[in-house]
Amino acid sequence: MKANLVQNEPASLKRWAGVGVYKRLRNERAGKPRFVFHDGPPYANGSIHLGHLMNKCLKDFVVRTKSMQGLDVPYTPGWDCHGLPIEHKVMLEMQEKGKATKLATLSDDQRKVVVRRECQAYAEKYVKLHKEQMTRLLTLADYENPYLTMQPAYEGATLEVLATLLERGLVYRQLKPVHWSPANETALADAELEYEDREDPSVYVDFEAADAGAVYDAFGYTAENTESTEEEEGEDTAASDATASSAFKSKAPKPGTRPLQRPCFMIWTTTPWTLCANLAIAVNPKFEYALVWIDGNVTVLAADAVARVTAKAKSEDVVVLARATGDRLLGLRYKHPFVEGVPVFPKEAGGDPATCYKVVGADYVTLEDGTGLVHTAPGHGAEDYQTGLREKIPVYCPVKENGAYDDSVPAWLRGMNIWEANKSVVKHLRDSGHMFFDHVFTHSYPHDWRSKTPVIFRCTEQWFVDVTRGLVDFGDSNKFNRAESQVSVGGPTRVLNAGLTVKDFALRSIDEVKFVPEWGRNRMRGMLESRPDWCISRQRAWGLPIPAFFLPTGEVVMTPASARAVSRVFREQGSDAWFTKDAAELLKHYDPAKDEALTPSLRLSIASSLASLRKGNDILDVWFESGSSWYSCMKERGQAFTKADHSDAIDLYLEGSDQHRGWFQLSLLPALGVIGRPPFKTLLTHGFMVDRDGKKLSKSRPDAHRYEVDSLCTEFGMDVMRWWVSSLAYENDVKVDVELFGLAGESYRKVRNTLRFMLSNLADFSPSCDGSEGHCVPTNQFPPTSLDAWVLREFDALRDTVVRAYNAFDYQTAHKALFDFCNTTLSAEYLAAVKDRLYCDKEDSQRRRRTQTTLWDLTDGLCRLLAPIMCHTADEAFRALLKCAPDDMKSCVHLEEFPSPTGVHAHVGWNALFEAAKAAQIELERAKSRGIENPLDAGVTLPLADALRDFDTPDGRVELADLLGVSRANFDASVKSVVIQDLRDQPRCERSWKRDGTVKQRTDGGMLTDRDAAAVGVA
RNA sequence: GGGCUCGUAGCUCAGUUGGCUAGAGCGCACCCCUGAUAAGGGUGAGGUCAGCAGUUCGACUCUGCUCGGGCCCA
Repeated sequence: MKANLVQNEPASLKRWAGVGVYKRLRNERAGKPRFVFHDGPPYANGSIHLGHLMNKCLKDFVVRTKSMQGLDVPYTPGWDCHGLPIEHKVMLEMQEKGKATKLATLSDDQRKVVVRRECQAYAEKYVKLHKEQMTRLLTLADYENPYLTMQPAYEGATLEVLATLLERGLVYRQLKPVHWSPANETALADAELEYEDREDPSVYVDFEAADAGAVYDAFGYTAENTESTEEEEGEDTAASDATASSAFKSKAPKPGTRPLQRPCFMIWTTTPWTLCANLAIAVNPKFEYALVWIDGNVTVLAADAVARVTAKAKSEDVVVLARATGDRLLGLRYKHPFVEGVPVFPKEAGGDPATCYKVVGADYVTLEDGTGLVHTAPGHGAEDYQTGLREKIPVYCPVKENGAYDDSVPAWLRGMNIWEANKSVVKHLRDSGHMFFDHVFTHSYPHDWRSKTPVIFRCTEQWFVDVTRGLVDFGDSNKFNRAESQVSVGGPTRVLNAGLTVKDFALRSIDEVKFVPEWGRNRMRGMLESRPDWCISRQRAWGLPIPAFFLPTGEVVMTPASARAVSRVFREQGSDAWFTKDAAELLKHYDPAKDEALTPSLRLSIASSLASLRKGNDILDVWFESGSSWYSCMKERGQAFTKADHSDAIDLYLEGSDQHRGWFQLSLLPALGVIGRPPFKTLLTHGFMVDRDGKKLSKSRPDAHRYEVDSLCTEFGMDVMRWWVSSLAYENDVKVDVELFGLAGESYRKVRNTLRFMLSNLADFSPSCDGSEGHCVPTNQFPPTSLDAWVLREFDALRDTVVRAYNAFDYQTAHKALFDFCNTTLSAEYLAAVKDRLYCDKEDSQRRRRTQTTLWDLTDGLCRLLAPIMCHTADEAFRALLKCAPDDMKSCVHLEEFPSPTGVHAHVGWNALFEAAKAAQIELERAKSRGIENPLDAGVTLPLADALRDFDTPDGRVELADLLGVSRANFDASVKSVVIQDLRDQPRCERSWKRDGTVKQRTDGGMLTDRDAAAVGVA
């Protein structure tokens, strides 16, 4: 057994490939209870990094530990292949290669097909690279048969999930503001956003009231108290100021006097470009608002915002004239600062144009920022949109896909890019006197994670999964486990048909899921509570098309049956068919005449001409694809999800804690919609890698190359890295540093050296218990007071600890127990004690063979317990133990199971003996100052406690002497504490170096103890 | 700004329902061994338990705030 992991690990890999470990395990475990673990698909790009390494090693620990408990543990690795990151990269590459211009000459479908071919090749390349790298991590998985989200069968299955959700009425299409990337011209998922600081204009804008009188009425003025024109010069107010002996003369009208000015509503925004889509101002009905005189203007502001806003603008003459609660302001109308009349809204905007430009109520209005009056553009904000729906305000979005205005805006803005428009709008507002105050404002703002450009809220027609509104209903013609769904959802404790939204359902269902660590439950609950409907459509080429068709009239057709029909085509031909086939071919398995989801008129018009249908341009959010993997991968491969008690759900998902919002949640939602239950039983999360200062790992760190998988394998060996991963408190952040790998290497070597020492002492030993063939001493013949019985009892305890820790996914505890056992129990205690008998007892003596039997059991057991973690080293040691020839393909520790307890009985006095030995050790240390530096120069006498009486035999005294490393030991009831004898004047055995009192000159002239003389056969 | 989470010796971590002088391993220092030797054994020195305040007879443990990280959001 050699140390060189760098050379030998690849040899192990080759051997395992030859053995076909994964396949053989499947065969041998067939029919055993299953443990089903489902791999979350990493994205198929880049090289795998430390984050992958920890994730994949932890997963491998699960697979191997469960497998070594005799369970059947199938494990299918997967990759997430579609999506913007690959498409983005491919587009850049095509541009660099000058293919972009050629692309532009193609039709839309042709262009997408070309791009998709490139994307597929790209994804395949990285899947292959990842497979190789993950294999190099020594992980055990069905790498020959992985799941890829771009496989035709996977694509078809994913559309079946969509079809079932359609059946449940949980999918809808609607104009709605979504995060939109103008740079990539697509809607973005929450997960595709990054928040970065950005500078924007912060503007306080005055919107003139349409009816001044109504505003003054709202603030309690009466018409009689209107300020007279003469008074405007301020004679009265000047007088009152004088009486107040103020140096400053406010020009504000005196209290109760109604000013002549037309009042304004002051709003605040950091997106001036959205002002042309402003259709309402929102106030909080509960807040107090003030009518304020500010340097000659009369403005409405939240009372609590007056000081802050006017101080910021350095206003001089600020007087609160009157106050009113927000509900008094509702319905007041205003004039848009630069849009004349009402814009011409497109049909799909809906709403009633007559509702525009008035003050509405909204409880999300706060006083932390701004003026307490919120600029509301239903086409450009989530909350604005909700308010708009309630108030029947049109959903108006004058911004095109590319971030430029359309023609519905004032002429001076038409065609302008919105970021440019920010400046123009600010200038326009200043010039027209509507700008109260503006400044540059730095805030955290969402950016497109690929292009790193800012995103906007933009209203577009998108597909949604209904999480928050429609009720889950399993009473319909569900094609998938219909009966079982009803069983599982209709029971007395789980009333799912009684008006639960998917979100409510999700919140309830996570109570049935086990979370490791437990706080994951709260975290996920919090995330679910704030979850909006799920926008599942994207406007790109590289993805799974949403099988929607449009009639020439603009009506959309996507029914459960039509989606299933397309699904069949995708299963047969892959989703490229969407771009290469026409509607009639894609719907060849579809009979609209029999589709009850269609209205009778639609049934007729579609049946008459399938060819007139236009294919939709949307693809699915990649999260929908990976979130369907419980079905598209696991159901496809035999996971049933049919038992009412959920015992056939997937046992475990294990990912980083970011997946509470990502894959875990987005797997839960479709599964609840389709099968009415979570797809998983346990969710286990790990933390993230941070640097030695606890900061986020930077990809640009100067020593980044040392953290690449290849160089880690070369520098440390994978078994060391795996040993390191097993040592981590992975549920929290994990500090990473090359130095730490070095330390893991040190402790790895300790374990390896222990195994190596034991193996080297088994060279002349055959394990068979058949007296003629092998040398085993049956363990039931072990004296309870022997070191061998003691160490096997310790090993049984270790086995329990380790297996229990493995079952709890607590690899750190297993790691620590294994290390402590090798380092302390074996290396410092047992092995140090039995060295003498291994070296000096007669080769075939009962005592030596008994110890070798023990060594064999220990080595075998340790190899098995270590196998899930250091899978190369354990297998190498295991094969060395069995004295396997290099070409032996049969023996492999990874086909074995954990050891059974040895059940050896050890004397109850061992603990007391160790206590006594500890005291002796201290005395021996003290004796060094008296010149007894080598323990073999010492003898020890221990007080004879009752618990130790059974050890007071010739054999027992030798066990004690060997444990202490001294030449002789004995017990004496008459001494109170440890006594050390100086034996330096006694003869020393030249073979065993012991001064045990039997040393004398033998017939061959050598100085030997009785034992050694017998061993070499002299008298 | 919000939700969840972490902060114990130089390093990695334990510390059970609040209760003896806060533990382990590594590393370090010193010593032994030289038949596990690019090994092995022994001994020892290291901590205002992030900070502040509170509850309590008693707080590393409970509560609040502050500081510094992480993930996910806004």
